[in-house]
Parts: sequence; structure tokens; C-alpha cells
Amino acid sequence: MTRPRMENSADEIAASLAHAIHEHRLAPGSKLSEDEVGEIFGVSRTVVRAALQRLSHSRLVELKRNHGAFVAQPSLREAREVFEARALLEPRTARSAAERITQADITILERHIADEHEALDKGLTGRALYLSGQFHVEIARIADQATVAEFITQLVARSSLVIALYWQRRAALCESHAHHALLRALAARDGARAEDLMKEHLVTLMTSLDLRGRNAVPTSLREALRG
Amino acid sequence: MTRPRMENSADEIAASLAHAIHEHRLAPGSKLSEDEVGEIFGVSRTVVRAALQRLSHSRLVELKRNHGAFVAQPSLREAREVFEARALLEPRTARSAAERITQADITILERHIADEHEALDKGLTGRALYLSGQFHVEIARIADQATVAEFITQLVARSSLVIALYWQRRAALCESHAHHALLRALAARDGARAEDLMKEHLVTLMTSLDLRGRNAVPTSLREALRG
DNA sequence: GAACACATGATTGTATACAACTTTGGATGA
DNA sequence: TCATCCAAAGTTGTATACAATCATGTGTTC
Repeated sequence: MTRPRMENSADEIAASLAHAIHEHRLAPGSKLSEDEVGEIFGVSRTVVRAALQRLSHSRLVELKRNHGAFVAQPSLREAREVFEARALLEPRTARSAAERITQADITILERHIADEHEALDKGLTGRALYLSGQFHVEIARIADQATVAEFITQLVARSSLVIALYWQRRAALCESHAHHALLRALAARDGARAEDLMKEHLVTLMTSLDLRGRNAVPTSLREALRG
Repeated sequence: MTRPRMENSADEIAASLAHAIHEHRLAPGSKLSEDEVGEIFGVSRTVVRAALQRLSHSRLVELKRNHGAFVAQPSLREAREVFEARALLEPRTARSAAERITQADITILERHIADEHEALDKGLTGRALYLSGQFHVEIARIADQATVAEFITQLVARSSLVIALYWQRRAALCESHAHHALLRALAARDGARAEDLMKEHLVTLMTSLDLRGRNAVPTSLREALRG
């Protein structure tokens, strides 16, 4: 590898992997070999391990002792919990965002929605999914609550894994409508409405998943025969 | 070092450090030298680094590049945010806990309160503070929401740092009363009341801090003269 | 005496070497 | 044929060595 001496700290590698997971380029259950990742990024296992540990703490990666790192496969229960946690955090955060939003923020959110549409038109569903998540993160940022924003960032990324495992066809359409409506409420500084819309949006998202029972396709063959 | 071959993985070291921070045996700003920590636990820097990175992700430790790890010193803003995040998560979690609590859980919580009193009587304020935090974590556990419980665990630990920095004398008394009242509501399976009490309790906690302005004592002398 | 430059020491950042563990495949025996 | 055991390969866990970086103190210069 003769990359032009990139600043490849553990953070950047973690971010790169997280992005790939978020965009569904890395499927749940995928093995992340330390050697392999290290070779790709041109660093030693030391740095890769740091990155993987970080991702493990965000629950995007599962570390199995003496077995290595794998892209996480949230259980049904965890899937539900992730959305329940979002339901606790995001509606009130949307309300706060409505009270603080600036014109610049509105422009950014409009841009997000436009990019999302564009990605969908081009068939880049992974990218569209990522942007759709970033819309939520952006709202948390606007609310100016860094601590909560961090939690939401993590939950959104985990939601991407949940979607990869428990997505139930169709939808994806209502998505952008919901985001549009949210943006309108935010732009109008209507906190109460933004809160309600966010609550509703999350419920819609959750019901578009199939979190009832046994029908997720396990990506790891071996794992499949153990459960 | 000739310790009896402890199983000192990074997790245990991280937990040990976190516990010390939580009990105020390690003050905010304390330097955590890799060599020193490694010698204490009888492991190499490799393992210590992993532990410190984990704590850094939980915001209990701040990693300054090329300068090392320090026990975190939450800013005023972060201090407020931590309690605001708790206000979003804990009241509803307490309500859930009330709906699911079992007799065994009640016994555990009673025990917690008793231990807390005992620690206070013995003047072990650090331990009392830790137990007081664990009371909240225990409620999250009872609510059976592992994901939210994790967030609350982290926030409670960070609250301990906030208290170390911004504590405003007195109080500590109302604490246990609030916990008593909460326990009664939980035991009575009165979710609405548990939610209200938790909300009130968090507000009380927050107002017992001084989160208005410049009067926290920086523990690192050098840091003090830089701000 | 003050300011700057540089050498020195200490600490972290990264790579590599080796140890420990798990899996896999084949050889052995019943 | 089947089960068991053992050896080999591959991967992770940990320790150590070396490079890079920053802080400190000294010496030179003005």
C-alpha cells in the first residue's frame, strides 16, 4: 500500500467503518479481521483494535473474545429497545430544535432532504438511508444538546443495523414525507407540532419493521444453526 | 509483580477506575499515566490503553493527544446537559419500572437505601454517593430496558464528576428521602407518581448544584491558569 | 537581565514479536 | 464407517521496542 500518508488515526478508521455499516455496505454479522482492516487502511493491528473497540462501545460491532470483531446483529429485543430509547429522546429534542433553529439550519435540513431524494432516485438506497439518519442527528445538533445528540447519533446508527435485519419491504416513501413535515414544523418554530411529528415518525418507522418474531435472516451461517 | 494471576482484562481495569472516579477517590483532572496504571494492575500499557479508551468513550476520562489521559472535568455546559439528558430518560424509565417491579427488586432497592445510610453514618461519603447513583441504575435495570439503562449508567457516573466539581454544600439529606419516596411509589406500582417523583428528584439534584458560573475549583493547577 | 534556540527527559503513538486460544483437517483406532 | 485425538494453521491477546511529540531547563546571544 502506498497511500499518500493519510492521517489514519483510529478515529478515522472507526468513522469509516461506521459509515460503511450505516450505508449497508457492511452487512450485520460480517467479520472484521484485524489484519484485513489493517491492510486496507495501511496501519497496524494496534490502531485497528482501537477503532474496533470504539465501535464495540457504540454497539455497532460485537467483539467476541478470541474470535474477533463482527458487525453487530441486534436481537429483536435490542431492536425494540433502540427505538424505545429514540422515542424517549427525539421528540423533546425536536421541540428544543424548533425553539432554536436558524435560517442556516433550515437550509442545511432542506439540503439533507434534497440529497436524500437524489440518492433514492439514483438507486443508492444505502446512501439514502444514511442521509435519512443524518437528518435526525442534525436535528439533535440544532437542539444544541451535545450529550443527547451523541446518544441519538449512536441510536440512529444502530437503527441502520436494525433496518438491515428487520426491514419489511415497502415504505421508504413515507420517510421523506415525514421529514418534510418535520422540517415545516421546525421552520415555523412550532415546537409542540415538531414533537408530535417526531413521535409519530418514530412509531411509523418502528411499525415498518417486523419486530414480532422469527424471520430475520441471519447472515452468519454458523450463528444461524446455533440459535 | 507477583499477583496471584488475576484475570485483569481491560474491562476490569476500566471498571475499577470508573468505580474510583464514581466514589471520588480519583478527582476530576487527575492524570492517569499509562505506566503508572499498568504497574498498579500488573499489566502492560497495551491493556491500560484499551481501558482508558473505553472510559474516554464514556466521557469519564479525557484523552489529550500526546498528553495522556485525565479524569474528565465536565464543563458547566456539559454538566447541565448531563442532567437534562437524565431528565429525558429517567422519569419515563421509573414509570416502566413501577409497572414491572417484583418483590425481589423491592428488596434490592431497600438494601441499597440501607447501605447508603450506613455509608453516610460511617462518613464514607464517596461510597454513599456511589450507592446513591446505583439506585438510579437499578431502577433502569428493573425497567428492563438495557439500552436506556446503559445510557443512564453512563450519565450517573458523569453526574458524579459534576457533583465533584459543582457541589454546593449541604443537601445529601433530601437525597435519601427522595429515594425512599420513589421506592414507595415503585412498590405501590404507581407509575405516574414514580415518574413525577423522579422528575422532581432530578430537579432537586440539579438545583443543589451551582451551575451558574465560575466557581468550580480546578484540580489541575496548570489547567487552572490556562482557562 | 530577557528572549530565543536547542538539548534533554518523559510520555504517548505505533509497529512488531511472541504467547494463548480456537478451529480445522487428517490420522488412528475401534 | 464412525468417533476420538492430535497436530497444524490461523486469529486474537499481550508485551515490548522504537518513533514521534511535548515539556522542561540550560546556555547563548543581544
